[in-house]
Amino acid sequence: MTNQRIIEILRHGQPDQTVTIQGWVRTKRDLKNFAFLEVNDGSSLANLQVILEATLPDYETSLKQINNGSSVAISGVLVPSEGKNQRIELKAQNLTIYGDADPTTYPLQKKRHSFEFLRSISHLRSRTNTFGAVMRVRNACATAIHQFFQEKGFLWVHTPIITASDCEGAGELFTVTNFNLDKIPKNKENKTDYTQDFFGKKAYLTVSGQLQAEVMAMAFENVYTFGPTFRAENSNTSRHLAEFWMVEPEIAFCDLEGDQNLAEEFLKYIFKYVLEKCPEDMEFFDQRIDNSVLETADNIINNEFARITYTEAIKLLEKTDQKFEFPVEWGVDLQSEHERYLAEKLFKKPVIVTNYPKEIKAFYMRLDEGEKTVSAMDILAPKIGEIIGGSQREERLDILERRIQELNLNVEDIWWYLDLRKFGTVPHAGFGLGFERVVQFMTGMANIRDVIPFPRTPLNADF
RNA sequence: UCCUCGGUAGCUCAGUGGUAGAGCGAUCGGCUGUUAACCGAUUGGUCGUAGGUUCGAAUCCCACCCGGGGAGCCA
Repeated sequence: MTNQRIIEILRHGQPDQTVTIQGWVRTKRDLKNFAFLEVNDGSSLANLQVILEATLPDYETSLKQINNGSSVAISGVLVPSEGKNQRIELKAQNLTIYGDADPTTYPLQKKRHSFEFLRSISHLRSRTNTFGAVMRVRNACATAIHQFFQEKGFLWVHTPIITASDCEGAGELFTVTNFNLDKIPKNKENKTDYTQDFFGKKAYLTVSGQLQAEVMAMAFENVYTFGPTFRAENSNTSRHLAEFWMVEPEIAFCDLEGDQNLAEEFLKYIFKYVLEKCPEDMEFFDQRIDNSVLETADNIINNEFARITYTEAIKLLEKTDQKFEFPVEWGVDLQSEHERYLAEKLFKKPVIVTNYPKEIKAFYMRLDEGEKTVSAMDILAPKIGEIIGGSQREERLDILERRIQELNLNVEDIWWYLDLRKFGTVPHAGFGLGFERVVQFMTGMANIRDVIPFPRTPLNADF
């Protein structure tokens, strides 16, 4: 007897094979002399249909216990299906019920549920078709990311989750402390005395591993991080989480063009990989969630991304008849509506916008000739907006110091970052990719909270 | 945080001043190699919370809580 995953049985199972499956009952259709079950074990979108005949021992009582949500082990023989919708099915010989699920209280019904409702039962929603598909695609996506970088000889580096520098430059930080918050130590000025805190100074959850990734790139040439990131912004949108996963490659001896090339190759690679590994799930998204999913994937894989400079983007936006709520003018940051116009209407594919005005970008981005712009790049995807943000980094110590001064940043915490420019500095570049945004983009899921198992957003940290 | 829409049965929603409705689900029965099974019956409610107006409030007013969409911030 072999204990198999349902996906293997559906793909390769042959008649007369004896198998045992374990999983959760998705639906039961009971007839007079026998019953159909559909069992799912998370390995695939499709369920395995099981035939329970009335001749089974304890048929009546067992059947009563088996409902949507029950957990079972079933062994039996595979037979060709007499029905239309499946190639093969399992004729049960032995049935174990691990746990029943009271149909009067089990929240998942045999019908379509709204994503809002499913969010309120995050501990059960993975048992639905959509979330099963999302989590399998998410997994394939993560695997593809590692595989891509590993094939290219990138070192996966683990950057800290706790950081003491607040000038990483990306939004609000969560404070990390082990103070008794009802009795916070005060100094002579009656302010919080952080010297008594765990790290002897203010500490935060990281908003980016980039600065540390740069450190590692200055020893290993090509590295990447892939880990959780935290932003304490009070953001309530379909594309923001307080806790999300980010991928940040950092490449030594690389300029902005190399950075763009890598990012584009990277996105193409993971789309291709996921299509290959999760064809049924992707088909499901295309049919049930967003009917442009497969077209989009095809578009990504087979077309070159558009590449324009910020200055060109502004010209294009000024030229169009499209009305914008926010006026366009060289120097302003691109608004969501502008990004969407470029990616969705004008190019209908990802657009890489480069060389933004230095005033609207971070201090570490390399200053271009003429000192008006920096070597930044954003990849704008249809529907999602900014999916990747990157830049060539400023490797020249004097200019970096000048930029830090101009922006009035506190250098004390990142003296080590400046040291990299003192000792064997090299041109280098990198980018950050919001992992959930990629999964969103790939699956067509409208809300980012539905592509992570346990979303953290303002006022929401249950489960 | 701002703008906007919403919160009524387990779920999805209708109900705009006069005793609370439907579909689905669930329960019971029937029937059929079924597959979002089908047919019949039954079951179902502190109308988000707390005030107020009114003879009377799901409905009108105020405050608050929560959710969706959009914006900002960003990945």
